Amino acid sequence: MKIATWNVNSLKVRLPHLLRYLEADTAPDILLLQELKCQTDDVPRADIEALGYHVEAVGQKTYHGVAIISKQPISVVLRHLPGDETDEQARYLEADIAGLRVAALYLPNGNPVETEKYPYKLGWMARLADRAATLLAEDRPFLLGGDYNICPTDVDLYDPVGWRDDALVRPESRAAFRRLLNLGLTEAFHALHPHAAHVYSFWDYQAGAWQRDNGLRIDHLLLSPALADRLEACEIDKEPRGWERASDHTPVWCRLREVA
DNA sequence: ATGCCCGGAACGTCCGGA
Repeated sequence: MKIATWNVNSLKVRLPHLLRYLEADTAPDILLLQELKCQTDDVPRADIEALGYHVEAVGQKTYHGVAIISKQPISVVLRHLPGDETDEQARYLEADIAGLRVAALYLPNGNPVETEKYPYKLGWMARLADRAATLLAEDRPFLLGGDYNICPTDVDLYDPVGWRDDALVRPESRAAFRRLLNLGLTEAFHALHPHAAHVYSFWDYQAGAWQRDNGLRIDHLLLSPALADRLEACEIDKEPRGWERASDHTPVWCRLREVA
């Protein structure tokens, strides 16, 4: 079972890339998408279904939007992260697939930190921790994957000093991410590559960041204990970031051992 | 310095069809 996450930065613009990714013989069984930047009804589901995948999405006009694409049927559990009924941003989709609970999430960026955007980010992370605690208490195998907009440590970005005060790096942001892990979740890439440094999943469009490898590692796959026991591989696939008219993010994937 | 690039929305212009 291969599960991937990819912030496509506009599903409409990136549809050819998505189809190319899904057509490859290395295609994932489950793909979590972020930043659809389109309404739910405008998701090009027929193009995706034609490749043998199921699609579920929660979108909105212009901003955000997440989706789950799967070879096996998807049973949606939640279309919003619980804990704030006034939050209408399309950032969370949780579903059951083949006995597995999976969530696609697009965690708020949080910049600029002196605005209400930063407390919104931290509040969203607290709600995510509450949700993870609930899933852990239910003792079910689950994966929370997506664009976390968090560089967990200083080796996860090219210029820690320059970015010190950024919402992706600040101590409060990292502490909130650690609280999530400390509930008992395993960040897949770090678990299998504990000494990896300067391996990224995002490169800004500006200032030749991709060419200079000035990146950030902000896309993560978090596993429940039962799934962490099944983790056999996790990699960042840099290839799609090099394609023409690429997203600024590239896919991160993991492979889970099949259970007997 | 705070843009650099890119996307969408809105708008403007051009083009093809009627």
